[in-house]
Amino acid sequence: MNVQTEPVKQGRKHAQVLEGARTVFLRDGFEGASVDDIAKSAGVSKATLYSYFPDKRILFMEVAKAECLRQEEMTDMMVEMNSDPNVALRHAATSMIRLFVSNFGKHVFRVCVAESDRFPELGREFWESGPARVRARMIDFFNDAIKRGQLEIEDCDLAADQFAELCKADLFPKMVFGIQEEFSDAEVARVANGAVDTFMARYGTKRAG
Amino acid sequence: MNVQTEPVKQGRKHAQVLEGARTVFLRDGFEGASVDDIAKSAGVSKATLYSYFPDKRILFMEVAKAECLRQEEMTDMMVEMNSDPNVALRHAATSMIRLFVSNFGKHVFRVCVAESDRFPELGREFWESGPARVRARMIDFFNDAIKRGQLEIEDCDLAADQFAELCKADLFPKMVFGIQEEFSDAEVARVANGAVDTFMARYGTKRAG
DNA sequence: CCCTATATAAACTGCACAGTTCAGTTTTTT
DNA sequence: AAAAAACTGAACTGTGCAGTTTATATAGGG
Repeated sequence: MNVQTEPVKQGRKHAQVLEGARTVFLRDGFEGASVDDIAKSAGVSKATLYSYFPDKRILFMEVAKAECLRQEEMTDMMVEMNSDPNVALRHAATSMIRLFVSNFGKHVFRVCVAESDRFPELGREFWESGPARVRARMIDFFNDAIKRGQLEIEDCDLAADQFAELCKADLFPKMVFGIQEEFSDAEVARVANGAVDTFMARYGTKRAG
Repeated sequence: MNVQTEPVKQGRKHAQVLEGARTVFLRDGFEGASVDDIAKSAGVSKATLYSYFPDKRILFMEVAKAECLRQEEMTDMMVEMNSDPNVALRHAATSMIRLFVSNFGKHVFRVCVAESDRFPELGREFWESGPARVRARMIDFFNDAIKRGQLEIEDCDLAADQFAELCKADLFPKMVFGIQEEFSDAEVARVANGAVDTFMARYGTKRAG
C-alpha cells in the first residue's frame, strides 16, 4: 500500500534538472535546446536527466506547466482593486505592461508561438493559467465598478480584451519583432496612461475619477 | 560588362523554387521545413534548388523578402480614407482584422516570432514593410481629420498604435495561442465596431460622425 | 551530329543530436 | 560497515537532415 502521490521518481536532483531545463528552454526554445546543454546547465549527467524524464518532450511539458504555476503567483497585479477605476486601472495597466515586456513574458510568449505546432495544448494551457485569469479578475472589477456607477459597459468581455490590448500599444510589437529590447519607465507610463485614458473615455461615467 | 542586377542566378525554375519554398516555410517554419520537402513541393531536384540558392538560410530570407513585398501590395485597406472617420475607420478596422487573422498573417507572424533568434532582421523587415506602412498611412489620415476638426489627438503615434491593438482584441490571442482557427464575420464585426467606438470615444469630436 | 546549358535522380558525406548502456563512484539507508 | 539507491562520465547507436557528387537525360545552336 505504498501511497505514491508523484508518478515521477524522487531524488535529489529533480528540481535541479527542471531549473536547468527552464533556463535552456526559455533561452533556446524546444528545437534549439539540446539535451546535453540542459544536462550541463543543470549540473547533472545526461543519464540522471533521463532517469527523471524519459524524453525531451515530457521534460519540456513539465517546465511549461511549472512556468504556468509561477505565472499564477505573479497575479497580484490587482491588489489595489479598490474604489476609483482611474487609480486601479492605471496600476493594473502598469503591472500588465511590465509583465509582458519582461524577459519572462517575452520568452514564454515566444516559446508558445514557436512550439504551437508541436504542442498545441501549450498555448491553450498558458492562456488559461495566465492571461485568462487576469481577464476574469478584470471582469469582476468591472462588474463591481458598474454597480457603483463608476463604469458603464455593455460587453464586459470585449472591454477586458480591449483594455489588455491597449496596454500592448507600441511596446508589444516592438518587443515581438525585436526592434527594441528594454523599455524605460517613461515609455511604460506613457502607454499605461494612454490605455486608461482611452478606456475611460469610452466606459467611464461622470462619477468616476 | 555583364550587367547583372540580380546576384542570384536566374533561370526557368527560379520562381518555381521560391513558390515551393514559400509553401513549405509558411507551413512548417524554418527548422520544420526540410530542403527535400521544398524541392519536392517545387517539383525540382535538390541539385537544381541548390544551384539557385546556395543554402537554406538564403532561400528563407528570399522567401521572407518576397512575402514582405506581397504584403505591401495588399495595403489597399485605406482606399476609403475620405471624410467621415466613423466610416473610414470601420472599414480600416475590418480590413486589418481580416488580414492578421488570415492564414497568411498567422503564418508570417509565427515564423517571425519563432525565427527571431536565428534571423533578427526578419521581424524588423516585416514590421517595416507591413505594419509600419499601415501605421504611417493611419497617421496621415489622423492629421487630415484633425485639420477638418473631426478628430482631436495629442499623440498621433500612440493613437495609431492603440487603434491597431484595439483591432486585435479577443481574436488575436485566440489565434496566436491556438484556441480558435476560423473567425466568423460576426466576430470580426463585433471587434471592429468595438475598436472604432472606443477609439472615437476618446479621439472623436462632435463634428465627427 | 556534336557541344554546351541546364535539369534530374539517387547515392553519399558529415554532422548534430536524442536516447542508451555501462562500469565505476557517491550518497543514503539500515 | 554493508547494502541499496542515486549519480557520473564517456562512449556508443541510430536517425534526420543540410549540402555534395555523380552518372544520366534533354534541348537548342552552330
